[in-house]
Amino acid sequence: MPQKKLDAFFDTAKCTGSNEKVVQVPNFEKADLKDFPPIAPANLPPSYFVSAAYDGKVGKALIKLYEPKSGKIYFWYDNTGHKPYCYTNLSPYELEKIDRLMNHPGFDHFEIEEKFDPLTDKYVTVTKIVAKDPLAIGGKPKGCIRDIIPEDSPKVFEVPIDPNNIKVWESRIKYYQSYIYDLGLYPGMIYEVKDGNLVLKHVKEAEETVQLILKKFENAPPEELSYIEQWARLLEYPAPKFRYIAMDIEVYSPVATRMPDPREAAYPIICVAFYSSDGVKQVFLLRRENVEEGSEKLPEGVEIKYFDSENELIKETFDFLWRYPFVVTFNGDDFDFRYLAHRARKLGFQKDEIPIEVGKRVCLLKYGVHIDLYKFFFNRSIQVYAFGGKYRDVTLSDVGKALVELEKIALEKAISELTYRELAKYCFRDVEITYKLVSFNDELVLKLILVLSRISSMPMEDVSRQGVSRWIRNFMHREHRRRKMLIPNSEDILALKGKTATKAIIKGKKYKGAIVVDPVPGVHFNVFVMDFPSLYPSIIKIWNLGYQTVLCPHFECRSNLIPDTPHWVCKKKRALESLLIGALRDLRVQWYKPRSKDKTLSPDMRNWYEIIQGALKVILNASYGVFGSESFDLYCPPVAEATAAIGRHSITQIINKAEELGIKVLYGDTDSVFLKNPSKEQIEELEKWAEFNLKMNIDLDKVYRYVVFSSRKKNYLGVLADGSVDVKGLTGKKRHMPLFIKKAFDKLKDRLARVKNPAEFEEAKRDIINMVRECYMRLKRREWGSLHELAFNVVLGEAPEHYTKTTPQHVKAARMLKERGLELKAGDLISFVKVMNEPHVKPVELASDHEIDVDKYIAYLHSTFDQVLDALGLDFDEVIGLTKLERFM
DNA sequence: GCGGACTGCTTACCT
DNA sequence: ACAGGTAAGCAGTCCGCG
Repeated sequence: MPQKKLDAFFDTAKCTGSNEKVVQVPNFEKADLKDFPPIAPANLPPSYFVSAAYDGKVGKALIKLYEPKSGKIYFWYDNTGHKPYCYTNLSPYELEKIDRLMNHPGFDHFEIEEKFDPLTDKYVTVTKIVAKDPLAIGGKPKGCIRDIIPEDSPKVFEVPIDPNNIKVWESRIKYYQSYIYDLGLYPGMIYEVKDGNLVLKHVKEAEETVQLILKKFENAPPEELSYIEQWARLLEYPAPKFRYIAMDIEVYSPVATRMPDPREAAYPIICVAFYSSDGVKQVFLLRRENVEEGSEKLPEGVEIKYFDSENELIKETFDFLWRYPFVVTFNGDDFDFRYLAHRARKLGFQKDEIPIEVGKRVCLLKYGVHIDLYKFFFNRSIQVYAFGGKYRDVTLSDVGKALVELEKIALEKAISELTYRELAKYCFRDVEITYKLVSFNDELVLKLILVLSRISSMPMEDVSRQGVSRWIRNFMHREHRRRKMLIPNSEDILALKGKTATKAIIKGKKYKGAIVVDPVPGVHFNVFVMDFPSLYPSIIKIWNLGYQTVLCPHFECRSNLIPDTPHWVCKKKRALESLLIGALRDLRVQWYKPRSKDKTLSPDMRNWYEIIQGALKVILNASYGVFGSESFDLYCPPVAEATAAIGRHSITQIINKAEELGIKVLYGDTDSVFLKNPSKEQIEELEKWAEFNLKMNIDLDKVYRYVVFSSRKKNYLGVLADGSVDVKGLTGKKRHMPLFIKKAFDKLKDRLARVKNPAEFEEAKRDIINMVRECYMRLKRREWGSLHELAFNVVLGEAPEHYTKTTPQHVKAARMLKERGLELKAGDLISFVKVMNEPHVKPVELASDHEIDVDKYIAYLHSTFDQVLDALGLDFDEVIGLTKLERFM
């Protein structure tokens, strides 16, 4: 949906990107607790479903609606009498004998229900145990209904029942999720309240686009089409203009290197900064003794307010948190919000004066939605697939630098020693980065979260904090409920479908994965890379893979074997995974990807489509892996194994066919093949063959002017037509390598980029020889500028004391730092250099030039360059001018 | 007591 | 808390060596 149309629909502020700000007069009225909760009026204009919760005080599900015109949140409480429940295969007659159940204060009543059991492919009659509140089903570890049933039933019946046959289903689903599924609600979508009822808003333009999409897919079977329609509607509906505020706090600490513990909240909050989408740029400072004003200049428009009392400072901070529909922090769950809440309690605030709901791992807001960017950017799938690995460390500074070109202010003093203005400037910069991480690229982050919320049927808070396996689980759950299917227990899937049958190449892995073809070493010109777009999701769709269909119970299907495995797949019924993931894949490949690149569309519209296709990419990339992950609720190893096996089958077939057509295959990995100088006809032939025989498309991904292969897999350098260079897996680009070597490697890369044809290679080779020599001589002459140029940068996988099997070098360095009182934990980056004396490593900070072990660095230079030099027919030792004899010595 | 062959551990990368 | 496959370097172990 184009932004223009969105604005017309909502008549909201113009939304053209982060540079053009719509400045409104901030609304500084004090939050009034009497207005809480903000119950939706009987008729509420179009609003976005942004969050859901269970309100224990009222005993009802609660939906938070964001009304973009007023920029306010409204609460809508359930008016259907929906209650929490779980299922069991025991009859009410049997259940009535369980005293602890019947006497449970939360027990309400039984209902009999027909459900479809996907594991047995049969309809079953189950008892729905309805409770008065969600805690009764699965609250405390002891004494809740889901535990009472398996614990007590064997004791209760005269005829003993096999405890393995006592089943409880769906008792671990969060109540508000259950509510969302049962009422057919779609988080992230637009609703109105009409006469007190929650009604989905119909947006004409979006519906028209949905029809357009359906037309594009008119040849798909009806079953697939209905899923395409469902997804398309969720994805085409517009996004609002968000009203949000970013917040950051600083706390006094007597020990400079130590972060104050948010649970103790022992020290005063000395600074709080805000930055909002409607023009607030505010810093609160606490007056303290012996602190100087300072003369630092703050960015324009920043207002500073001093407080003599911490209580007042916190109260005004809370005023913001009671008023904004979206509050953004960086690590607010574990620090800012937790500290604020505990500190406020300590200073005498009443619970209902505090706008924060403190949980075990999260801190939510009573009024609006708290987005903790740290959690969101930490998500590996988001990091890798949504942001293309642009940031590496999940710190405010690194993410800020990579995405919005803003870094934290480096401090030379401890926080507690800063002047007021230094502190204000520092804190404001943090909040500015936090704000911009949300505002950049037309509020991409919030829109991405909104889209993911729609796909997964999860509140925005949850979707921004949880991993991709939860997102996939939840849309699967939604579909089970919609189709009145029993959601199977993980252990039942595993027991029935069993483990895997293939042997992994890597020790300790569960099954065999993808194929990597040995590359043909050397330099190859005019290389075509062809691949299967979204290979694994395609396989899941085409081969009808899912936990129900792989190793299904039907005898007739047993002949429908999956290549290279003993598994078979169902011929009678479509798997949910196949339909849901298949539809998402088709939409991404055939609609969203092309649309995001379509120059005839407005930039706003392309941007929106880019966000959607990015969200789909994240989900699709994980959609196969989750089935092989024990933490996934529908864990089913044979499904993952079958997917990988068919992948191997597909690439092998393509390679065979290519060779049959007389095309030289240079390399291949998982879903791609590198073809040497193929003709147009050969390519067309191959495409047609794949389409007809594998029922899969194979696409031309890119054409390299030339590629350099060594004999190593997952290692190559390719130069594209425009002179840009792809470097894959080569040591010279790995992040732990010293800058000195990386720079040398980059020069090599730049030189190679300029080579256009085989003739130009000779000249390039001479230049490369000189480059390598020069680099070698600089090391020999010990000319490297700063020691940091020589530092290896390796991440600690665990806390330094946690390594028991071996002590890798970076751990040795880390321990040396630890002895000097530095706190180090998993995830920290250790910078160390190689030195002459035992133990041959030293943290950069502790090392000096003269102790550097130059030969070690030359060895690294050697191995780094070898990966490319081999292929060029050059030899490192000869290049640096060593004779064969010298080398021997 | 020492060096070489070997395995295992660890990190970073590819798809 | 998505998967498996590959490269590289180092730590640690075992064995032979009269």
